[in-house]
Parts: sequence; structure tokens; C-alpha cells
Amino acid sequence: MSEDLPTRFDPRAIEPVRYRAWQEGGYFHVPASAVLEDGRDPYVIVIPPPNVTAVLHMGHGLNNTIQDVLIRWRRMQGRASLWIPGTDHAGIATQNVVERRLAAEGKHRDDLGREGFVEEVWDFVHHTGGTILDQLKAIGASCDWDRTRFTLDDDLSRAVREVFVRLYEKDLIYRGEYIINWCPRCQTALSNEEAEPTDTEGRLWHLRYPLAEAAWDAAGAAAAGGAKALGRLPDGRWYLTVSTTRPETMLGDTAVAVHPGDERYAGLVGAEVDLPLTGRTISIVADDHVDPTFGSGMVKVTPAHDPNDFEIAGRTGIAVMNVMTPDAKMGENAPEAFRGLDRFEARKAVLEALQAEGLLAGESVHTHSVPHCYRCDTVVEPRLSLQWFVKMKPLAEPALAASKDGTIRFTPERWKKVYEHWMENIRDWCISRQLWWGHRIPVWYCPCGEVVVAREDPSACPKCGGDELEQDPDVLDTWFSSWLWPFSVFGWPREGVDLKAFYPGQTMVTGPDILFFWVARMIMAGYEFLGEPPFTQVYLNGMVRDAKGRKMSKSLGNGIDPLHVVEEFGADAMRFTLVNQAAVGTDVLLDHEDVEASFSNGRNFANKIWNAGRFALMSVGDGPVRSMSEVWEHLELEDRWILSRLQHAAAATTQDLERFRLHEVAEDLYHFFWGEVCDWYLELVKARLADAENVDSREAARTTLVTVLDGAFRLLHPIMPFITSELWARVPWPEGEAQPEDLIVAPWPVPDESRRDAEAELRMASFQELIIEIRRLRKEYGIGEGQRIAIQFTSADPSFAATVSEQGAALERLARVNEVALGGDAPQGIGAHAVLSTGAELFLPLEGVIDVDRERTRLRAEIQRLDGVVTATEKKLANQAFVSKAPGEVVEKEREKVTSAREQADKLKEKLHALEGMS
RNA sequence: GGGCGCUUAGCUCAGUUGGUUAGAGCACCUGCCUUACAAGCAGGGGGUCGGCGGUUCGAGUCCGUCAGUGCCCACCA
Repeated sequence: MSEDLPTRFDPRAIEPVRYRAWQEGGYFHVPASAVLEDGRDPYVIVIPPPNVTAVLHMGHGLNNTIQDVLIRWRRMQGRASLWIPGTDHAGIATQNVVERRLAAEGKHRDDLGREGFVEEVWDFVHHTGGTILDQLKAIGASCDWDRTRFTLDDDLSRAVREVFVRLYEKDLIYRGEYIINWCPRCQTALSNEEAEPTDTEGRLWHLRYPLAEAAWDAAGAAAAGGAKALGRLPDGRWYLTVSTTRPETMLGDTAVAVHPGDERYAGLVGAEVDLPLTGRTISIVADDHVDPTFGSGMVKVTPAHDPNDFEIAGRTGIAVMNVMTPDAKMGENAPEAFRGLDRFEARKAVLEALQAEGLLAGESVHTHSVPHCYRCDTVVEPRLSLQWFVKMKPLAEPALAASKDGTIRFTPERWKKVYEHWMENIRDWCISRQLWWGHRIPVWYCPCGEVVVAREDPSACPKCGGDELEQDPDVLDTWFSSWLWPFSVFGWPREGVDLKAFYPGQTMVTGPDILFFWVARMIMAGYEFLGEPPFTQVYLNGMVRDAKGRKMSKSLGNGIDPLHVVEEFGADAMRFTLVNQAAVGTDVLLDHEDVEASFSNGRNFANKIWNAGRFALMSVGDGPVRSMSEVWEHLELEDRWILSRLQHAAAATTQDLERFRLHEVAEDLYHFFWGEVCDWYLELVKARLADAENVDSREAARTTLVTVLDGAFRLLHPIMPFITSELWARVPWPEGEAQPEDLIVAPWPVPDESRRDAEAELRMASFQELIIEIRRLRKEYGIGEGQRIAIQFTSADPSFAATVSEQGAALERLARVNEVALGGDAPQGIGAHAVLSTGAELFLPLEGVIDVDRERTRLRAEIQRLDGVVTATEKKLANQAFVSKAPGEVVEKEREKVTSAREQADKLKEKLHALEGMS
């Protein structure tokens, strides 16, 4: 049965088959009854829904592998382990994609009209959307596909409306005219989070505004008083100086402001200024916002194009003048000469015009952060417009408290502070978007003035009865549906069985880049609408970067396609590599120029598992396998040892999983399987497995091996589900023991300390040390592997001596020792001498084999090292404070260290002395 | 301008509450195609844990400070 397994692991041959078997077995699907009727403990993760238009990239690979590891582990623990998949309609992103496709055909969305365009998007989504979900299957994601959701599904849309109406009724949603972040390319409002600041080295231009003649006397007085911002133009007019990074906005200035306490300009407040290029006259106002120490202490005020200036206008009552169009060109309020110019062209033109009039005082280099659209990277323009907002403060309170009191925990912990800082300084959320793709805002306006906010589309105005209601043209921010995801996927606001069974969930796995966009808002929504948080554990995985630490991106061309990796190396190899590298909070670095090197670790491990499994299955053969209780008395040292190590691995793995230390799980299992099962156990039992004479010993080895394989495959399954399933299905089962129907639901090994065998572990460790020491000595003296040698061996520890004599076959096989002389007097003659940590002395007679000079050199170096240890440790012990304050066992260990090091050194010195006379 | 991280072997990173001579993978060197695996086996070299100062019997680990580096937040025109 196992002979037919190829020597090289070919993931392509098994992965699709295995995945289909899981799906057909229904293992991913969890009905509400599992919780409500069978009383199983739920474990729920909702996927961070990828954009419906997205294709799988390595970041998804990492994020979803982590989720799948957790889901599979909990499923094996017997919990009702549910992973909800789905996609996000991704308003701007998707609209942009479709607009680009239209543009390629020379069309614009206006050509299709709103309905036609939305139809076009749906068409696109139906045809190519959601491919990412199929791609997730290739990496082994065990989502409950029967529950796949889309944020524009009817159910989810109902949740969106319900929330909008509820918040409106609570006065937590309002509409108002404010300065918002506006993307001139997407032509929509953005939230604060969607405007990403980039540090930019720009210019700060200093402009001169002439003062109206009536203010000249006051200006003269102020200048005499030391106000350096004031001066006289060649024609005699007095001017003041203001600075700006956006000179084009001066066309919309409606005031100049100074700080009310700024004595330099006290006499000028109320004075009039001739705003250049516009023919308008504006006045000087006083406002606390102005920092008198920055620049001239005078600020140009452009209320329609700067959020602070807008606030100044609110306080001082100055006019608000919008000089730009939605696509950031100079509009009708701008002087004719500039009308129609793009904002950056206008900037140049304004500067030139000012220069021509002698009103440009100069410029300086100025580094500041410029906000860019998170979807198209266009420079965001602050724009005054009528938008819908959510009042966030009241929502943030319970969400903040939940972090503070530990109800919600973050991994890595440092994100807790970032989250709390954001919550404490939360600002209102601009939720309206001037797009066509998304949830339409459920608000209708009647010519009679009535505003209707409703769960169902109204047919007539409830106030006047008229039927000319017009729905608000805007749609909602895509995150306005995402923040409801943890409960909208279960049908909320309907109080169905799913909601009852699966809300709240437990764990949220996502990237820190959407901590504010999504995680924080989900927590707020959970408290506001369900009264409890949607999850209690937030695991924030790192970013996937290239070898140089750059974020993987399409434009840099440094991405690695997960499907390509799956094809080439297998999903297991990719999953193992990702988990192994993703230490908590650490970015994963992968070299797109050498994909093989990046994933060789996982691929090699998968291959090792394959070959070890193949060999083990072959060696065990097809015959009946005895139960563990039947062979218990015949277990040998290595059997008891590996069974104990399996217990250790189960304990360590479980603990690591509980603490979300996934990379340590990978590391633990790598070492257990490769370093202990393969390197030692399999080597030690090879002979026994083929032994026709000692049937009991052979059967003990077979049963143990089968048990170890079963345990190891269970532990490895969450990380490497395919290869473990494939091999596990072929493991012969001990008679009389019930075999689970599939590894995917095989019970997770419950760590049991009482099944550790400390004695076997200790004896085995000593024996391993002996083998390693012999190998080292052989290597050092250049004794080839073909040459069998003898050792002389003295040990004060009878159990160790017994081990060595029992393990003759292993010594022969692993260290090529064919003769062991036990006990006896101090060894004579030339040879290699070593003292093991058990105190046992090892002597390799090497008469005629070795190079005496080399041995002398080696001995001297070793003696020097030991002397160093003795000196250092004695110094430590001479310290009274150490002896009195350190715990007794620590001091005792130090004493033992001195004694043993000194003894060893003495012996080596004798040895050296004996060698001195030889050549 | 605030806040939060990080700095350990050539590279990427572990190192749990302070306690033997600081670890892993990759890379490197040496010897092996030993009948599961050369995607392998065996052995080895390599780090004054960023600098300085402090607490302590004892510091990679705690405190201070400096330097470098990354991230988040913020209305300095």
C-alpha cells in the first residue's frame, strides 16, 4: 500500500483531492444546532472580507493561513468551529475598477447613467468578482462556504439601513456642511482615515497683501513697534505678509487673522486689506487659533478650503467663499483670469501674477504632510460640502472601556495603546460618498421640506402626502457595511438561530492597517447594536514584504503570487513558511526574485514529512497492529522516550496556540518531527521493525511508531493540513481502538503531564550526548564512516551504563561502534577522551590512528576552556553577596560546575602529560 | 510637534516572570550518493545581545540617556 508513494512529495497530486474530500464530508459547515442543540462550544471567526474584485496576494495568504490554523485547531478540539467567508463591495475601489474598464472602451460612467452603471458593476461582480474565494480554497481555507456573504446582499443591506435609521433616531447621525477630505479624481468625500498623509517637501510662499489706505497710519505705528511683517511697497502702500503652502487658495481668502493677544497687531484688528488679484477687500480679524510665534503671526483665512479657517469663520462670522469646482479647478468665484485652471496650474498662475505686482515676498522650503486619497493617491483637497456624519464619541465610550478593562485583548499588545489613543481622540465619521456603487443613503427629501429617513422605501411623504420624494443621491462609505459584518452575516437585525448561536465570535485576525477603518468600528457597532463586542481577541498579523523590506505591491512588481507558490511547492509548504516566519507582530520578508529560497524551508519540511511517513508506513506494513496496552510491557527505552516527547510536543503546541504564538508552534513541531522523530526515533527502531526474531520488540516498535505518527500528524494538521491528511489516512490503526473518520476532526491531543516519562527522557538525552560525542571525535580525528571502532566506557551511573549496553545496536548503527568495553581502570594509551554531563567517561582508543600533535593541541585548548570556567565560577562563588542572596540551587549548581570542570581539566591534563613523551 | 516600537551570528528572527558557557532557519566550511529522504545525512566555525551610565549578588532581559531605524497620530498657515 505504501510502496506506491513516490519519493518526492508532489502536492499537486493530493491537495485538490483532499480539499474536495473535506468539502464532501461537510466538515467546514457548522449549523446553529451544533451549538444550540448539541451544546458544543462555538469558536467563530469572520473573515476580513477581501474586496470583491481582489485577487489573492501573499498578504491574504498569511492572514487566511493564520485564521485557518486557529479554526482547524479549535475544530479538532471539538468546538463548533465556524469560519465565515465573504467579500466586500468596496465602494470606491470597485467603482474605480469598472470606470477604468469603461475608459478603455472610451466610455464614462455618465454615458451609462446611474442605473446603467450600477448594472455594469453588478455584471462585473457576477462574472469576475469573488474569484478570491476560490483562490482561498487552494491554500486550504476551511471556511463554511455555505455561509458565504457579500456586503451588498439583501440581508446585509437590511442591516445597514437598520443601523442608519437607529443612529439617526438617536441623533447620532447628522447632516451638515463642513470641510471634508475630497478626492478630486474620485469626486467624492473621504473619511479622515481614507486621507493618507505623506510627508512632502514643499514650498512655503510668503505673500504681501496691501493694506487699505485707512489702515496705513496704524500699520506705520505697528511697524515702528517692531512688527516686521509690515512694510511699504515701492509705491508707498503699506502691506502685511502672510505665508501659505497653497497660494491658489488666496483667491478665496475672506480675512486675515491675528492672535487676539498679539500686541504687535492690536491696532490693526478690523482694518481692511486689499486682497490682490481679486479686487476684493477683506478685513483683519482676531482668533485664538493663530499662533503668534509662527511666521509673521498673520494668517490668510480661506474658510472654504481649510478646516481651521472654516472654524475661524464660524467664530468670527466672516464670509465663506468657495473658489473651486469638484474636480479642483478654479470656479466661478475665482477671478476670470484663473477660472478653469487646475489647482496646480492656478498655483503657478497666482504666483506669477503676484510676482508681477511685486507682491511675492519670497519662498522657503517647507516639509509638511500632504493627504492623498487611499484609493487613487490623488492629493486630497479640503472641501466645503454637505455630507452625512456619525457622531462617534458616544459609540467610542464602551469600545474604549473594553480595551482598558481587558475585555478586548490585542496581540501584539502594543496595538492596545494605538487603539485607545484613536478612541480617545475620535472624530466624527463622514459616511456619505458621492459614488454610485454602494448602499444608497436611506433618506428622501420632499419638496415640502420634509426629510424622510426610513427602513423601507417610502412611496409618499408622510407629512404632505406628496409623491415627489427624491432619495439622497449619495451612497454610504463602504466601511459602513463592514463595521456590521460580525453580526450582519448572521442575519441581524433578525434574531435568528445563527445570531444566537454564533454571536459574539472570539477572534479577529487582520492587519494593523485597518485597525481604525474596521476593527475599532466593529467593536463600537457590536456594543451599540448587540450590547457586546463582536470578538474579544484581536490578532494583528504583520505585513508581507519583499527581501528589501518593501511592501509587496503591483506597481513595484515585487509581489509573489500565492497560487504560483501552491502550484510549485504546495499549500502546506507555503503555510508552514508563512506561519514559521510570522513571529507575533513581525513582518514576513519574502524574496520575489528567489521564490524557491523563500519557501524552501516549508517545502523541505513537507518533503521530509512525506519521506518519513512513507518509510514509516512501509516499515510498519499492512499486518495488524497491537494496541498500546498489549505492547506496554515490551516498550523499549526509545519507545518510551518518543512517546514522552510526543506528550511534550502536544503540551508545547497547545500552549503556544492558546497564546497565539503560531511561529513557535511551527518551530516546536519542526524540531519534534524532524529532530526527534526522524533523526532519532526512526533511526533507532529501523532494525527492530525488520526483526523477525523478537516479535514483541518489533510489535512494540510498530505500535509506538503508529502512535507517534498519528499524534504528530494531528499536531501538524492545522498548519499543514494536506500532507498530514494524506499520510494519516494510510496509517494502520491498532486493533480495538476507534479511529476518527478523518484527521480534520480527529481529537486534538490533550497534553497529559502524567504520561511524560522523565526517566526515559533523561536516559535518552545522555545516550544522545554519547552518540554525538563519539561522532564528533570520529570526525575530529578523521575516522571514516566505513571504519568501525571500539570505545571504552566508564560510568558511575548504573542506569546510564545499562542504557549503553542495551543500545549496542544503536551504537553500531548511529556511531559505527562495534565494541563497547564497560568499566575497568583508567584507560591507557593514545585515544580521545571525553567526559559527558552524566559524569561518564568515554575513551576512544586510537592507537595508530590519530595524529598526536593534533590531539595535544585539542587537549590544551580544552584544558584552557575548562580553566576559564573554573576561574570565572570561583570568582562568582567568592562573592559573599552571591552566596547569601542567590537561591540555594543556583549556588549549588555553580559549586558543582567548579568541581566537575576541575575534575575534567585534571583528567585532561593527565592525558596531555601522557602524550607529551610521544611523537 | 506628540506617541509607540525596534536594534541579538553574514541574512531573517526567537529568547516566557532577571539565574548554567545566548538559540533557530537560511547562508558558510568539512566529510558522506550509509537501501525513507542529496529538497538528504553527519560534524563544524561564527555573536563583548547598538553606545554610555545605573539598579542588582547577578542584566540580552529592569531603569535612565544618546545614536540609528520604523510605524501611528496631529489644524502650525
